[in-house]
Amino acid sequence: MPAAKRKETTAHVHSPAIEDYLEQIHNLIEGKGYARVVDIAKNLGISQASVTNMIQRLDAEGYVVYERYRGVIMTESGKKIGQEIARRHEVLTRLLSGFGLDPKTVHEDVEGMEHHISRQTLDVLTLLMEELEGNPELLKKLKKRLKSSS
Amino acid sequence: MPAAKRKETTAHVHSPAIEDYLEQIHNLIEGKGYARVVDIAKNLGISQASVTNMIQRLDAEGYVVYERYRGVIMTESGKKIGQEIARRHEVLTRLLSGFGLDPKTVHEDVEGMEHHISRQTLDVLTLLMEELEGNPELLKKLKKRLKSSS
DNA sequence: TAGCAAAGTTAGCCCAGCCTAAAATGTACT
DNA sequence: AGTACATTTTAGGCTGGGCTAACTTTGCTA
Repeated sequence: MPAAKRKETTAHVHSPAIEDYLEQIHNLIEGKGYARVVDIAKNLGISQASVTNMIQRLDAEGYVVYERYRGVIMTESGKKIGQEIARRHEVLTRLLSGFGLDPKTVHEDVEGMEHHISRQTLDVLTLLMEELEGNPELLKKLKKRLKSSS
Repeated sequence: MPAAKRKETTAHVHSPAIEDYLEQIHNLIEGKGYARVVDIAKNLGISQASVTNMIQRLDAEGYVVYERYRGVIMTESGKKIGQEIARRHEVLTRLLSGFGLDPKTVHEDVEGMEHHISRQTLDVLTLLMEELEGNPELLKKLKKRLKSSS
């Protein structure tokens, strides 16, 4: 078995770390029009040096275009991933927040889970989110049950 | 900031890798009464050498008791974690499987997500699972909507 | 009971991703 | 233009968790 359990299907696979960076860069560009190393570092809670390092890899792998001391811009493939992760983030957050969970806990869980969700699972979660947002009766019933079990 | 964003609350935190091992050891012991290195390695898709290595760490950190060339047994703290992860695994699996997702996809997603779920989130997911299992009407409605969106 | 296959272990290695310290570059103000 | 401060980059290092190859131990069976 060359390289433990081949990824036979999807070709390009990227690590959670790469997804985190692309998500963050995407968010910053959406929000302020540009993404600086210092902000990426702050948002991810890591050092600026680490960010510079990874940005060079992201460039080498074609996710961003990077020029020394200037900013980064995202390529199409980078944007695609960044948006995808941001979408998962939003769906998970809305689903869990609907139940009134502590925002910090929601955030931590979402950060962890968002890298491990296939399209199919995302569809299911989206569906649940929509149903609960559109069906206050049901949500209320479940929240009550939730409270009584804690 | 010593060690990037302190874990101020929960003291003992263990890595996803450790959780995987403990879950697997727990499952094997439940199923066949003992856990051999070769089986753990097979189930996790990694080499036996890596397993031996990690088992020594698990012993050092008090999750299992290990004796050279003999098996491992789990300590209370190890059992606790193993059971906890197995529980998360089961809840996630039942929830997603209920929607008829491809079992392989379910398994992959669950393997990834199960390490990032707080107690609160687990409670929510459990609730959803129970509601859907006990409310076939609702499940049916959602599955239909799911199909039409794919 | 001797030998052999299977299981377990050790040694040495590698890579992803993080870190700190120090150097380089950019920017803003006088 | 010069200088101070912020930002970015480089260099060097560390740890977790994996690998292969070579060895040891166990346990079954002839």
